[in-house]
Amino acid sequence: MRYNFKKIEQKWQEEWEKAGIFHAQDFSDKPKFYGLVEFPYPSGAGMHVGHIKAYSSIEVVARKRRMQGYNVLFPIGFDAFGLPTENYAVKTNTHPRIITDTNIKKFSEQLQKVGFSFDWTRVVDTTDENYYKWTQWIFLKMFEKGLVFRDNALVNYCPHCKVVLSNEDSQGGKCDICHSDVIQKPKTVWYLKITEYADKLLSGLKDVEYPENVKMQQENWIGKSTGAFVDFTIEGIEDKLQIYTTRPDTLFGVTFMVIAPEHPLIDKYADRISNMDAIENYRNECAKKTEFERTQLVKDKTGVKIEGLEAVNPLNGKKIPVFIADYVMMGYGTGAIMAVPAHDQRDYDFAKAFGVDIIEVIKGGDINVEAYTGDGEMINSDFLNGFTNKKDSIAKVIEVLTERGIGQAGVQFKMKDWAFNRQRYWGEPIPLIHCPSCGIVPVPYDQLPLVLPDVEQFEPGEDGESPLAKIESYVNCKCPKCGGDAKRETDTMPQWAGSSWYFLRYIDPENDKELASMDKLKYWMPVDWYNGGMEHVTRHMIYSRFWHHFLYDEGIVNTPEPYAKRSIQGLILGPDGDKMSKSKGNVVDPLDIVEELGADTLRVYVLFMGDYGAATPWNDSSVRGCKRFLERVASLEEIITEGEETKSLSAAIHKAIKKVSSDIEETKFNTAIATLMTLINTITKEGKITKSELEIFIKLLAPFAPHLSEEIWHNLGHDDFIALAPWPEYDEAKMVEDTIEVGVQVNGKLKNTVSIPFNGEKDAVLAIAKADEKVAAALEGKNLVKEIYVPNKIINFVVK
RNA sequence: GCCGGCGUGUCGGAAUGGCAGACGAGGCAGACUCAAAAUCUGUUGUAGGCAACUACGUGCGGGUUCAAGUCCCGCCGCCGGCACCA
Repeated sequence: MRYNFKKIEQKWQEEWEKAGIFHAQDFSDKPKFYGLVEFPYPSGAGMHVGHIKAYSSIEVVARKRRMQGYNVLFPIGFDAFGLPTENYAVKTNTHPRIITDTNIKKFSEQLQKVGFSFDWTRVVDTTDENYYKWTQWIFLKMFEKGLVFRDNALVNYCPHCKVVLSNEDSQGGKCDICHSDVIQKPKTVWYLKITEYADKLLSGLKDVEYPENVKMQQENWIGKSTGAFVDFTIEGIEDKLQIYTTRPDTLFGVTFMVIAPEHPLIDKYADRISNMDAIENYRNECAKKTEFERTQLVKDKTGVKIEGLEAVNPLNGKKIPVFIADYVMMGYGTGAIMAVPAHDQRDYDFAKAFGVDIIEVIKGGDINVEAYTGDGEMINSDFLNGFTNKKDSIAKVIEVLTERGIGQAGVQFKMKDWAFNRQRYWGEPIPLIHCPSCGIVPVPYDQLPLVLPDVEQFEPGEDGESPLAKIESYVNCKCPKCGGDAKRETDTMPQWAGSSWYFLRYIDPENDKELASMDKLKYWMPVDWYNGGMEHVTRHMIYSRFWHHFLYDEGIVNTPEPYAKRSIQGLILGPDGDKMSKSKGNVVDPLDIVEELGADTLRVYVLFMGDYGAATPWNDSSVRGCKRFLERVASLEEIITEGEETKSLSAAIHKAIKKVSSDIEETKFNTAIATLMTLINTITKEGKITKSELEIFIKLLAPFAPHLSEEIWHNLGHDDFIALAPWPEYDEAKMVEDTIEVGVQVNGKLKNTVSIPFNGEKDAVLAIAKADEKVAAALEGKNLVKEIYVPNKIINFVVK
């Protein structure tokens, strides 16, 4: 058969669509499989080869599952709210709705040309009001449960995009969208209390199958630490100064206290402080420092001693000075620390710079040189003296602190609450109302969706004001509670809102009564396998797990964890080995490949190019290698034989069934395809293949190159679809060959290979090996000490 | 600093402790062709040798083992995450 990929691909895409074979069946008796890929942001640039690689993994699994008799849900949708569309809208003065619709259409056509077996009847668009109605609904549920709060805080603000950013969107002090420097700006913003779910997000990781590094990243991000809260008294003041420490065992080594520049204690007792001027100066300097300065100048400890406030060590009554310094953050712990310079390097550096005492309480280091953070015998520590184990001393001191009512065990998380707002147009309106007499009042559930008003101008307001604030007809409303004049919240939700629950909507996309019916959720959830990028591990993955845990607690979904299994695809780099980018001109357009070499070739190549999880450069000639492979497959029909199967080819085929089947499950797509290539080399050498053997071969290939496989399947006389044909089973008995080649070593060095009977007896096999000329020569005149035979693997003679 | 991961030909990459380099690309040689492309065949870790063959070879140095890319100890280098987190 001549390989006319264009004709074949178009034909089968139409046939599949006509037959609707990829539509998931709710409540089917078959076992279910829910495969999920991260839905795309429909940018104007269209699809990237990265999308193809990201979707191809679950695509292969989904196709295999259908052949294995599963009822498969493999949906697709569009995460369409967000800045790029809005920026483009501003630039071209086109409504983002129009841009979004155009882009979604383009993406859909492109995806269909690659032949992905998505269920196109369940497409979800986060910007559709029937979708974001439920995003708003979940938000109101959270509001109802006290998980939404407003706080005047220092926020990450991007002066270029004019928006407040979450910590996740401003990692490294750079705006995630435009990469300019983020500044700290005071603003009253909305937060979601994700920290309330920190423990659940952490412990939930035990019940899911994520790659180790993914779990590790989430654990780091959540950043749980265990320690103790301790109350220090301040001379002459009622208020206690509470600190958090992971090393309460070093309490007797405390020689000073440090509080964050923003700590409220300062303003509260300003009248007792004699050097307020110096302190104000220092605070102003700190506020001016950028994130960059704050992290780059780590070594130089700065601070000011607070004259007029003196703390008392609650265990020994010693009076100690209190400083403000910016190496203590208001956002972590209590914003105050006890400083133990002998056993903490930062405190040590500070003590050296400010001439504070250093008291050693753990033996083992040299505190004249640096802080000692290791284990050792406790000294200078009253009831702790003589303890040698950190764990024991911590337990003891917490016991004493608790007894005396001056402290208790506690935990802290690095994870911050989620700044849940954008001062932009193209996002879900936050359904809250500011009433002068009732305060914050939620929009009643029956008034959802709160629809984004139509506007002419999409520019963000100056100073972080939302464009919605300019629309009086939107802003002015009646309070749902008292009926008086009130104003709507004008911030919109962040990009990550819509994607935090989209996988639930695929299950019941048309439901206008609930976000999805419990019966359907119970049938489909959890997602069996979710593939996506590493960049979403600490944002989208954490956020959506948080929402899902919340919905579980509310009885709206049936599982605490949304994703049973997660895999990660590595980047496709440009042919030059650099990250693909327009400016470098090294971008490969997947549609060009589909046009020139075909969708099947593209699909095979992105999975064959390397380890699925690793970043791999694109290589044009390797792509053509995949095309050559498919051309050879297309020509197999010419060597079909009516004759008997040969035992060696049959063994190769059954080994391939086993290998391809397991490789797909382990995301080892590259070796699965290599196995098929090896097999076709074997077939070509054999020069003939039976019809039933060829059927097995193309079934194994079908998930990777579905169009070509479908075409050959029909040429072989089938009227049904190979996409639904049963996946081949391997037969261990048929994998056995009469003879097998094994290496023969002498003292671990390979001398030759010999052909031995499969599973041969030790004595017989060793006799064959010894009879080999080269082996015999190597053994000649030597004293044979040991003979090792690992069946079907290796023979090793140890000689002296 | 803490936590992970990785290091194999010219390149992408294979190898449940058991023949290192599967498979693909690239190179070289040949066939076909007026020629080129495409296709097909052979060959391709390094060094020495006409050859049979020999020695060496998975970042470096040790170790365990009949046998180490794989396990252990100590380094070096690269990548990723967290980070003045108390």
